[in-house]
Amino acid sequence: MVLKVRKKVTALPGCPMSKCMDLLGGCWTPEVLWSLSEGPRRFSELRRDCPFISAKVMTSRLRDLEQRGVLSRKVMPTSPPTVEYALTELGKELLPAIRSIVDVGTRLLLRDPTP
Amino acid sequence: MVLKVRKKVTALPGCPMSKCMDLLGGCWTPEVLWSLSEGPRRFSELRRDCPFISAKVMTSRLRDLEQRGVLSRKVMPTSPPTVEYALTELGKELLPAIRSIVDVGTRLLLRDPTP
DNA sequence: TTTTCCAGTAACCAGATGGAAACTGCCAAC
DNA sequence: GTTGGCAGTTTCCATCTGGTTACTGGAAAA
Repeated sequence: MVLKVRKKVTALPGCPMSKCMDLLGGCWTPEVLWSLSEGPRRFSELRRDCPFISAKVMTSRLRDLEQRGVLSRKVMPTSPPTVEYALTELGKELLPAIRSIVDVGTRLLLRDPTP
Repeated sequence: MVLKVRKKVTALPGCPMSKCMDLLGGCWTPEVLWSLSEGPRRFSELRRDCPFISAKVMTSRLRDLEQRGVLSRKVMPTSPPTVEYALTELGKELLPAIRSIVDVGTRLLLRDPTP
């Protein structure tokens, strides 16, 4: 499941869908947010949650989302250093949309169990 | 708002999000479905609804969605011929997710009215 | 002492795909 | 007779962007 967003196109002014997709769009973004919906997670945990996302993309997705204020990144002073990602308030606003997508997907799987 | 899907990656077996995004993903797909949510529309109407979508992409998106069973395409025997697109039952199943995205976007616009 | 884990980063490649612009055929209206 | 609308199609181009592989450096476990 790959979802991309082109960076040069910003949200259409005043368009709700655009506003939301500007944060949700981007390859694997929904998966990452879904993983974080249960609570904070570390980088390696996210990687294990979504083994199909390469490290490079995972990193860039997390950086994007951090910059847009959707999630926070906290480096713990441990050794080896661990990093904790968590949804911000803004990020939590996105959850209803994510849940709805998952709900619809679940219903689709019930009606047609092929992959 | 640009949303892409790579065709070579199919839905992850048994993953609800994947199953749903497989249909929702693709550049401008949510916009097209949103336009159709009120009822059937003709090609030129869709083009006017979403002037930022090029004819080429609009066509390919409609063909994709038709092939996936999300919408139906009916050529009316008029001259010049008109073509009517409408959501199928499957397509209507997607609407809750679309609505949810729009809802979240609306809420985001309220909290931060910048484009 | 070698391996593993942590959280990445850098370099390079290939393919997908959206954008722009031009063109189609047919009919109706002006 | 030419303009306009319908519903596209075709071509070419640029670029975006994700995948893969290799590498980092320190600490702890084997």
